[in-house]
Amino acid sequence: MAKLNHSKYAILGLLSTSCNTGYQIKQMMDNSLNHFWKISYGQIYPTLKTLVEEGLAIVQVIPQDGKPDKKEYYLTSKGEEALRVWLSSPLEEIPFYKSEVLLKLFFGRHQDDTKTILYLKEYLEVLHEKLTTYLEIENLIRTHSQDKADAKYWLITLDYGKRIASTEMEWCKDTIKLME
Amino acid sequence: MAKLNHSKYAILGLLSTSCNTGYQIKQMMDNSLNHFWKISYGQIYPTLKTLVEEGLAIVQVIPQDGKPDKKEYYLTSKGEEALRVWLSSPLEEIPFYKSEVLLKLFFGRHQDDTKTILYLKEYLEVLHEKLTTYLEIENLIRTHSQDKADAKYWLITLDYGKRIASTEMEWCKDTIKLME
DNA sequence: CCAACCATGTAAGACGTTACATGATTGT
DNA sequence: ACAATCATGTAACGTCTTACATGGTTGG
Repeated sequence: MAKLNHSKYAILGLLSTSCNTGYQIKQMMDNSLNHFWKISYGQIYPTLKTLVEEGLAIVQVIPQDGKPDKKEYYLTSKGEEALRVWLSSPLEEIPFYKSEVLLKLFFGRHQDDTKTILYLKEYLEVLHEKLTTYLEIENLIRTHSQDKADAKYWLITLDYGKRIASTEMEWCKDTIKLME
Repeated sequence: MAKLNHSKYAILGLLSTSCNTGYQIKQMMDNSLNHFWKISYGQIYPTLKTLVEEGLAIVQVIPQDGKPDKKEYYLTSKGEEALRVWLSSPLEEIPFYKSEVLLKLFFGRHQDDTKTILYLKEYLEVLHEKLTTYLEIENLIRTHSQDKADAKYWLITLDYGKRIASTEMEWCKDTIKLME
């Protein structure tokens, strides 16, 4: 089987929510999928084009003045089918976590612990902001999309993000204590 | 400042441990850095070459029969300095987690929960094996490298891996319960 | 007045994997 | 016999980011 391009399916999936333009897809990615998937405009726009070429989506051009024409994309039934096939296909990639923080820590003996502690504290702040953002998004979903069929699944991925961020914060604090 | 290539520094760093061949670097990556960094041979061998060209390492060719010549690489003082500079330079990349599992879960409403539960269970097993591997490595370090200056830092990154894997397992179990 | 938001898109290049090529030795 | 381990390397390809190009509207 040809290699699956998961980002293509991420975009296909977002078209099934109320995201219908490249811009909206990017927004959603940055706000709600950011803790487990990322995509740049450089990938989104070309992918939307191929999605149409493959008959998985259709475009509707909406003229605007002052701004570039808005292009709204909608899944075709073939597109919906492709999404379901991808969803039910077996997991291929083991989730992967990539961390410059841990990489630098691993080689920590070449550096003063005081410096290492500094970037652990920096990271701790980043984590704190992350967690705050998750809680805000959670509130948004609970108040505005409670009824949506998607909400249940979105809250589950958020729950994941919250738990991981909390665990990371504890590890940071304990590691800082250990090194001081 | 030119963009930093962290994988280059990962290799540079590993040369400062007792990993001196491309093969050993790959082993170490797969065993001990696997939960926060990954590199393939296709990157390792060319990078080792450029490291020598840049004067950050030297090679020593050791003829072997039956096998290709073994090439042992050693950091130069310029290489050690480069490693320290990189270590003390500010964090650039926010750690990133990429997960096909969560991506598929996010679009869960297009699929039967029974199928979703199946891949959560599959993932739970993967996590269990991961955790077991971490515990084995921890024992190895505690028994064989306790005295090494590196051990302290290695155990800290391992601790991170263990905590995250445990948290993920709990999330998996709770999510399965929730969906059943 | 300036920043942020809206809105699309491309080209160049960085980063990383996979498949291929080669082949002896050691353990089961 | 067969798989795994040791050991190096390249070419093709896939994936993804960055920088650039364009420019009006809205809110502080």
